[in-house]
Amino acid sequence: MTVTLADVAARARVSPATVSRVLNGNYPVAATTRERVLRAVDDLDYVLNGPASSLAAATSDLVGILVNDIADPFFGIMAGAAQAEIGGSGITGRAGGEKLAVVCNTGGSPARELNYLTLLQRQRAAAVVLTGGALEDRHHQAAMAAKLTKLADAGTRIVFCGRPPLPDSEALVASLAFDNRGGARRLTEHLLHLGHRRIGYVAGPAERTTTRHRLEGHREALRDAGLSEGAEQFTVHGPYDRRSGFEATLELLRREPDVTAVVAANDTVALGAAAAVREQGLRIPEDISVAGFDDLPFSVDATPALTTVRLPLAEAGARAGRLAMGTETAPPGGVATIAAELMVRGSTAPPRRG
Amino acid sequence: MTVTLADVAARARVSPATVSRVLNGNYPVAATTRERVLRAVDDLDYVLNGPASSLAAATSDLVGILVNDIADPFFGIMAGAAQAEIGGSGITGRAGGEKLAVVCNTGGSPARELNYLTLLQRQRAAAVVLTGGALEDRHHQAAMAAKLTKLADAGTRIVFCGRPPLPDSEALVASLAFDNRGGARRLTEHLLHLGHRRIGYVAGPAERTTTRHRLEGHREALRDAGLSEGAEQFTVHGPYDRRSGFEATLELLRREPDVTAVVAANDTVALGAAAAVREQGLRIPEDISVAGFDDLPFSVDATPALTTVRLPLAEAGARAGRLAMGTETAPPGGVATIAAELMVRGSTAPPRRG
DNA sequence: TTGAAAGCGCTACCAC
DNA sequence: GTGGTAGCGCTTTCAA
Repeated sequence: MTVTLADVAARARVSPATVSRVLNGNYPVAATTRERVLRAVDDLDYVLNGPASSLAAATSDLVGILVNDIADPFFGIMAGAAQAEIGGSGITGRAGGEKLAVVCNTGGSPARELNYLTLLQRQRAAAVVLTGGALEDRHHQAAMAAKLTKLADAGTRIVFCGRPPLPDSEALVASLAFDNRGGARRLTEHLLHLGHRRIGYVAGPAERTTTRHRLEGHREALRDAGLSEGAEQFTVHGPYDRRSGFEATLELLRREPDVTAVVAANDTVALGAAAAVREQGLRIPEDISVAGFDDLPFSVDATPALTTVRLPLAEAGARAGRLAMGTETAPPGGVATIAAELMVRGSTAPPRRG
Repeated sequence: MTVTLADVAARARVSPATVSRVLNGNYPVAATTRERVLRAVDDLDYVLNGPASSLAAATSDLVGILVNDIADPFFGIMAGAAQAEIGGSGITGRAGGEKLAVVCNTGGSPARELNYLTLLQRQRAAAVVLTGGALEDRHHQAAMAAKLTKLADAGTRIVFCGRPPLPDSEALVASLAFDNRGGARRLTEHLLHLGHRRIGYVAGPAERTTTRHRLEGHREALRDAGLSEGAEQFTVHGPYDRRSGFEATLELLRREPDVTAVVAANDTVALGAAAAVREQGLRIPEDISVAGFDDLPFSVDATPALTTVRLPLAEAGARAGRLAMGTETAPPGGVATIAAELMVRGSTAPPRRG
C-alpha cells in the first residue's frame, strides 16, 4: 500500500542503502545516481517513514518548544521566531534533514511541563526549548533537573530561553537569559525620573522566577530613590494574563487611590491594567501612567525594546536547531543577556494627581 | 545504555509481549502481572520508545494543530483548548496511551502549511487539526486536497476547525465550521440598529475564506439597510494583525473622515483599530464605535460571544482526540455551526459626529 | 561509490 | 492470560 524506501530503490535500480544516503545527504553519492533516486522519489511520491528512521538512527527530527501560555502573544512571538529559525526555509525538499518544530503549551502547570518532557523523551526529540519563567519550587525543580538530565543523556539538546538554568544541570543546556531585574529597574527609574513617587506594581504569580526578578529590580529602583517604605502596599500579584492585570489594577487603585503610575509585569498584564485604568475614568497618560504596549500605536513589532528581544529569540531558535544538529559552537552554559520583556515604553507624562 | 522493553520484561519475569500489553492497556492482563510490570517500569525508570512503537504499530500518538498565526491570541485559545482536550489529564501515566498534541505555526504561508503536513505525514501523525481561514487559491487548494487525501489514506484523521472543508475531500474530514457570514451580519446589524450609517470595515487579507465570508455578511446587512452604495470606499483590507488594523483604520479615517463606527474583521485587528482611533484623538464610544475586545473590561474569557466559540473549540480538540483513537461517533463531515469569531461586543453608543 | 545484511525496540499474530 | 517470534522501514557498519 504505502511506498517504502525499498520501492524507491527498486525503481531507481540501486540498493536501499543508496537511497538512504541520498535522502540524508550526509554521504557521497554519484551525481547521476542521486538524480535517478530523486526522480524515483518524485515519481512514487515517496515520504520518508519518520518512526522507522528515528528508530534506526536513534534520534528524531522533532524539536519541542515549551511555553507557559500559548494565548499570550509574547510566547507566540518567541515560539514563532524559534520555529521559523529551526524549521529553516519552511519548504521541505523531497526528503529528510528538515526539523519539525512544535510548540507545547504547559499552561503554567508543572505537571504538564513534566508530562510534555516525558512525551518528548519518548519521541527521542532532537531538542527541547524551555521558554518563560520557571517555577520556584524545590520539588518541581528537582523533578525537572532529573528529567532534563535523562533527556540530555539520551542525546536531546536542551535550550533555556528566558529562564535561569537549573542549579545542577548547568553543563547540559544552552541558555539565553533575559535581564529581568535590570529591565524592571530601568522601567521604574524611568517613571521616577518623570517625577512619579507613588508607583503601583502589578506583579506576576509569586512563585515564578520572572516575577521575583522583576519585582526585585523594581524595588531596587525604589530603594535607591528612598521610596521603599510600604512598597508592599503598592504591589499586587496575579497570573500573567489580561484579566488578572485588570483585576489587580482595580484592587490597586482601590487600595491606593493616588498612585500616579502603574508598572505591569508584562505586556499582557499591561493590557488589562490599561483597560482597568480607563474604566475608572482615568486618562493615560494625563491622569496616570501605564507602562505597557496597550498605548503604543501598533503591534509589538514596532516597540524597540521588544525588537531587541525578538532577535535573540530567533537566535535561540537557530541555536536549538544547531544544537540539535550537533554543530554547537557557543560554549555550553553561555548566557546572552539582553533587554527584558517588560522594558516597554513608559508614558512620558509627568504625574498630575495627588 | 538505555532501558528497553525487554529489560522491563526480564525484571518482571514476563515476556516482552506482556509488558507491551500492560503499557498499552488495550488487552486483558492479570492484575498481579500488571502490578509486577508496572513496578519494574518504575524501578528501571523506563520510557517507551516512541519511534519503535510507532513503527511497529504503524501509527504514532502525535497530533498536529496547524494555526495561521501563533502570536494571535485567538489561535492560542483555539490551540490551547484543543491541546488540553487531546492531551487529557495532562499527566502521563508511566506509559503509553497519551497523545502528544503540538501546534505548528504556518504564519499564513501556503508553503509552510504544506510543509508541516508533509512533516506530520512523515511522522505518521494520528491526527491533524487545521484551524483558521483557508487560502482561496486554486493551486494551493488542489495541493492541499492531494496531501490531505494521502494523509487520510495513511490513517491520519483530519479535522477542520473554522475552515470550510475542501471541495473534494469532504468524506475524509470532520469539520467544525464558524458562521462567519452570519456573525459579521449580526455585528453590522447591531451597529445599524444603534443608528450608525457610515460604517467602516477593516477586513482581512483578500484571499482568505474568513475574510470573504465576513465581508459578505457585512455587505448583506448594509444592502438590507439600503446602504450598499460605495461600500468599497469604506472597506480596507490587510493582514489579520494589530499593526494592520492600526494602519488600515488610519487609512479609513483619512479616506472617510466621518465614519461613526468601525468593524474589525477580528479581535486582533480590532485592537489596532481602537489604538488608531485613540491616536486620532477620538473617544470610544463617544466619538466613534469600534467593535473589538480592546474596550472590554478584561480578557476575552469574559466575552460571551467568544465564550461560545471556546466550547466548540474544546470539543474540536476532543473530537480530534477521539478520531485519533478511532472511536469517532459523530458522522464524518458533520458541521457544527456556531457564533463567529468576530461577533464581539459592539459599542452601545449612538453616532454623534457628522 | 555502492551493496549486503544486521539490527534498532516494539507490536501483533499465533500458539499454548 | 501469557509467551514466542516475525516483521515494521530505515540506518549503518563492513565488504567489495
